[in-house]
Amino acid sequence: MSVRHALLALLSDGPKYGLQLRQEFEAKTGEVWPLNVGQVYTTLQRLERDGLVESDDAETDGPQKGFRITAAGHGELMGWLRTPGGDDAPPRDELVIKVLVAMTVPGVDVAELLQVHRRHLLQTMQRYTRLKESAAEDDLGLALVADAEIFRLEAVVRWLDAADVRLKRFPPAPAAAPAAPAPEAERRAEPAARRPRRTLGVRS
Amino acid sequence: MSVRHALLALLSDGPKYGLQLRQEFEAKTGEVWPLNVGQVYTTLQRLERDGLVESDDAETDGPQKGFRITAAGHGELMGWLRTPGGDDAPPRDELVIKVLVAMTVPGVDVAELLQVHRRHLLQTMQRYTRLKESAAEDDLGLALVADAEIFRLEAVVRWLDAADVRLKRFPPAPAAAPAAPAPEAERRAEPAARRPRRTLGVRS
DNA sequence: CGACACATGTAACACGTTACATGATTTG
DNA sequence: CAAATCATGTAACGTGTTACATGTGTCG
Repeated sequence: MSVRHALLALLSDGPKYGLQLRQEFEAKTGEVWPLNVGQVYTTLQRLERDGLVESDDAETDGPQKGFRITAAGHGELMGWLRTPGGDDAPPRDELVIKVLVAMTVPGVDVAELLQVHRRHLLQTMQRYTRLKESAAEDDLGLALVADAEIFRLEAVVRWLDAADVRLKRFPPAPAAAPAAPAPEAERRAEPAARRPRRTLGVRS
Repeated sequence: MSVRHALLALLSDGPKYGLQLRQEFEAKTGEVWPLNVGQVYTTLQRLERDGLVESDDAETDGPQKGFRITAAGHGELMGWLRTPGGDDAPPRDELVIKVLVAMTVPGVDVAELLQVHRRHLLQTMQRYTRLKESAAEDDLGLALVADAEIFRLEAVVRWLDAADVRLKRFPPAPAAAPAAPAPEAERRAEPAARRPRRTLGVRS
């Protein structure tokens, strides 16, 4: 739900048309978080449908279609800016999921997986660091976005290291035991195959 | 693309059915990253269509529909685990977007916005810290997921503080100048209204 | 004119969420 | 039997991406 409100915010500065909105959005986040044009138009359609913006059929003489924010749109925007949202169900982090499930996949060296991804994260951080350094001194937006990505990646690296420590202290059930027929695997497959109509356990 | 591969990983351990997959996924990430059931079924349909899993019509006597990973599925899974993906276009952070656009919205006290959100982030971090402390000593998954969220939120707080410093050093164009007619605003509105058919600038 | 960039729009798809519908099985 | 739970599935919608189609304006 961030593009929707970002467009409202850009429109609160005066009427704009589609491509102009993308251009101004990317002027702030550009090389880091590009915005595809199609989404701008579909989002504008939904905004207009919801009465948060209006299309200025006049006011432009070219093929452009200007949009103006409405009072309702302004209210919605202010509410969004004021409200710290998104507590419940934060976005799933793909790398965390990967490590979690990798622990139970036979034949995967989790420690190596951690190191491979760690190296890659450091490389990406360097990319953003260079980007930030090469940016103009007065480009507030780019510096902020680059910082956001750098801080985020830094946190992921720290998480990887913490996970590494945890995994060394609690070595998860050794996945592949080539000679012995791994009793874990059998026990895991059982509930579905052997007792299919028993309950799975109460949820929440 | 994380649920898709997570299901593959869970299936690499033996045949499973829909609800069981959700249950095992949530056993690792549960209270932090819940997984809705509908998505499990639709994802399984896509996986089967793509030949990464097969449905065991036999092997269960109840209403359950077992799924088994295929060789192609195993290959896909291993590739996913090995490859550090997701460089280009990292997920947009809603709070960062909010701060970026808030800087140009008239009548918004950005410093206050930062503080309100900072307080809220700290509260959420405390929630996860308590969750982690209350977790069983042996629950690796929950500890890892809680850490992931805590580290991420910590990074966001640090970013907020850095943004605060930056904004104090470079006070962005004072949005609302009631008396003077703010030349910036006019210049911004111009390209659309006054020179509609000129180019917007070359992209990449 | 023809090539090119601007500008809008749509189609198709993946992913995610909420909600509802439908059986089957267990249990009071 | 009736209610509750397990289990599967579908519908509708929002969001995001890629790709294509269609005009329109400028410029060599």
